[in-house]
Amino acid sequence: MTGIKDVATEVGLSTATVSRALRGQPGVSLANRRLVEEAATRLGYVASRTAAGLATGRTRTVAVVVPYVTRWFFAAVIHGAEQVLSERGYDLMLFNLAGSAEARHRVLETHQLSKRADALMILGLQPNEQEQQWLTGHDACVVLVGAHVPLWPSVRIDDHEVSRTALHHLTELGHRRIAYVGGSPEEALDFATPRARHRGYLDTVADLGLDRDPCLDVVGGFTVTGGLAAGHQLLALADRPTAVYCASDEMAIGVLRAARDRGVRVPDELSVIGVDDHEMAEHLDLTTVRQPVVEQGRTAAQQLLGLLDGSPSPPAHVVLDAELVVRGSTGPAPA
Amino acid sequence: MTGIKDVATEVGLSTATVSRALRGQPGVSLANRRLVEEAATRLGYVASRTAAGLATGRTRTVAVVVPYVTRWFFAAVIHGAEQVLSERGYDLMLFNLAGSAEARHRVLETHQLSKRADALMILGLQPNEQEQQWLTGHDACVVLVGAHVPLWPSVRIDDHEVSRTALHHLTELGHRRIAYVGGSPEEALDFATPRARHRGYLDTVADLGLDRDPCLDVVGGFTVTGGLAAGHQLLALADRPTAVYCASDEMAIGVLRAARDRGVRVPDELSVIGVDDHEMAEHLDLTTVRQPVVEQGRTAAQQLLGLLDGSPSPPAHVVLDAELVVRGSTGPAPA
DNA sequence: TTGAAAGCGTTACCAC
DNA sequence: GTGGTAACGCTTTCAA
Repeated sequence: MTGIKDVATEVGLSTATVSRALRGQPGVSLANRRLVEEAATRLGYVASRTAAGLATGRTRTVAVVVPYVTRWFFAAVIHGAEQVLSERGYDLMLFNLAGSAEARHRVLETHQLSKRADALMILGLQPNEQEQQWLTGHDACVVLVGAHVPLWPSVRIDDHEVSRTALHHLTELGHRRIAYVGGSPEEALDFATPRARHRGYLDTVADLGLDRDPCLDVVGGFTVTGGLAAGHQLLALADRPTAVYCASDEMAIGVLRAARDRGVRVPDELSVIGVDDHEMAEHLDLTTVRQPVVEQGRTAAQQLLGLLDGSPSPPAHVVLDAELVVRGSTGPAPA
Repeated sequence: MTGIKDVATEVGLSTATVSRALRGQPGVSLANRRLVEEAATRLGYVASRTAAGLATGRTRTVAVVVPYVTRWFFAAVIHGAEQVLSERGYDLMLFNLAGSAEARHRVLETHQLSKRADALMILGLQPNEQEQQWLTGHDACVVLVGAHVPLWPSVRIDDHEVSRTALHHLTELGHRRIAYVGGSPEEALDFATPRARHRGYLDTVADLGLDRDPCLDVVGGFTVTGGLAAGHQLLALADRPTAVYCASDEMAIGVLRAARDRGVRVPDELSVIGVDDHEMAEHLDLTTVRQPVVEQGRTAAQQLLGLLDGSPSPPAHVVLDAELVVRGSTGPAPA
């Protein structure tokens, strides 16, 4: 493995100069700079991150903590983050909680992370008081996606508003009896999003004076399978809803399938709306509230880089816009 | 940040003993070992990976190179790999090519990786001669998922056989005119899988003496949208196929939609089969050839750990089984 | 503009 | 069993 010394002897300069030259620092003559660069590429030299990290105290690595890598939304956020991080020469270290509270604890409340990464990007999770304290005890910068605490910058959409948008679309179509399919309160991990969307549903139902029936408020676990079960539950009701608002497209897809299973026509007998604009939504003709996904990852990464560059600005809380996308799964309420 | 010295002074021992104790190495009295462990957790000490890396020459990090994080298959493989790596105390560094040949070059043909990770796990890609040479020039261990070269261990399914399985299922149902929807030869990245599945299709068509018509061999780009276009293309044919074999479930879902768009009944008028058993396949009632996905990630990670532990066994080429899952999208050929 | 040398926080070798 | 101490491969300070 060729080291900085090899380059130095090759060009007959000191390692100090080589180091400076290679990192574009001032104080190297143009001639020597060129010389060093040429030699470095010729020898295939790349500075050891480990050694550089020890010397500088910075790892040029960002830790990304994700509840489930396999969920489309999170994968897309990672994709966005990776784009801007790699562009700026940062590595991305992935910590997948896979839905485990134990893993969450291990990752978030151990000094591990702060010694491995310069910054921490947390997706979807709502850090509790204890976690916040723990993480601030260390020097790493933190950015949140899909959650919000005053302490750190964040990127998200207005989930309360998302629910409002969805429900307004349905009421404009004449629906009054609208069900909600969301997460469950006793999730292993604490997510901000399901709570906010649920609140938004309840508030809007109250505001618009819609049918208020606990039977219409069911759990779908943010998966297709969960949505399927929820759909069956709702469609088995004596007094069926005419529309279902699902807090995610995956669950909406499950509800669509439940409707198909039972021969309930969509949208004639039942309207279904989701959230996300999952890649499948278009193909299943699902009306949804689209959120910018990759963009959230990109924005969060940019915030992180801003912090790392030492911009001493107060934590920015970016709220991106979500947008109603009307497709064929919603229609006028049956007479 | 508390360092090893802090722990050492705390317990009145040398850093050498503390280091040994904390890593479970022999040569520390039981009493002192306990003492050190207690002090370390009390002080919240965790060894700096950077420093340890410099000293040992090993980073305890595995680089995972993935063509597209957002594709369900790759995300699931990552999930599997992460499970076993984190269990063994390894970090996972993610390199997402996002379909870019430039990124592939940058990642695979730079000394970058070998200085950052102990091992390299490459998903989906077929390393060419040059890349193989480049990577062997460095010390990192390499494992492939979904591809095969003699040089390194690999985990995959038999893609040729997958095609055979799918086509046999269709011919048993009486189909003779079977279309293929696959990748395109001029992909930016070189994948092993599409090639093998295509070969399998061609070979099986020949073996079974099925209709051989270039019009039936179309490109779907491994996306739903691509599959949709491919489906329309096939269904517009004067002499339509009675069945379509898609090299991925995503494309099959696109074909299903094309059929729906055109009022072609599935499976009465058209049978559709995919590969993967994508999470959506069940919900769309899609017949498919299921491959173990998370399992491939887990297996690959285990191979990697084996190599890192220095087991000098020859490269193992694990081929996992794929299995036909019959659902409602395939049926008897129309008379 | 350049170089010598002192860190950076561990691990590992070698004495004791 | 234990403790000095020399690496590890860079970056950075300080002098020249």
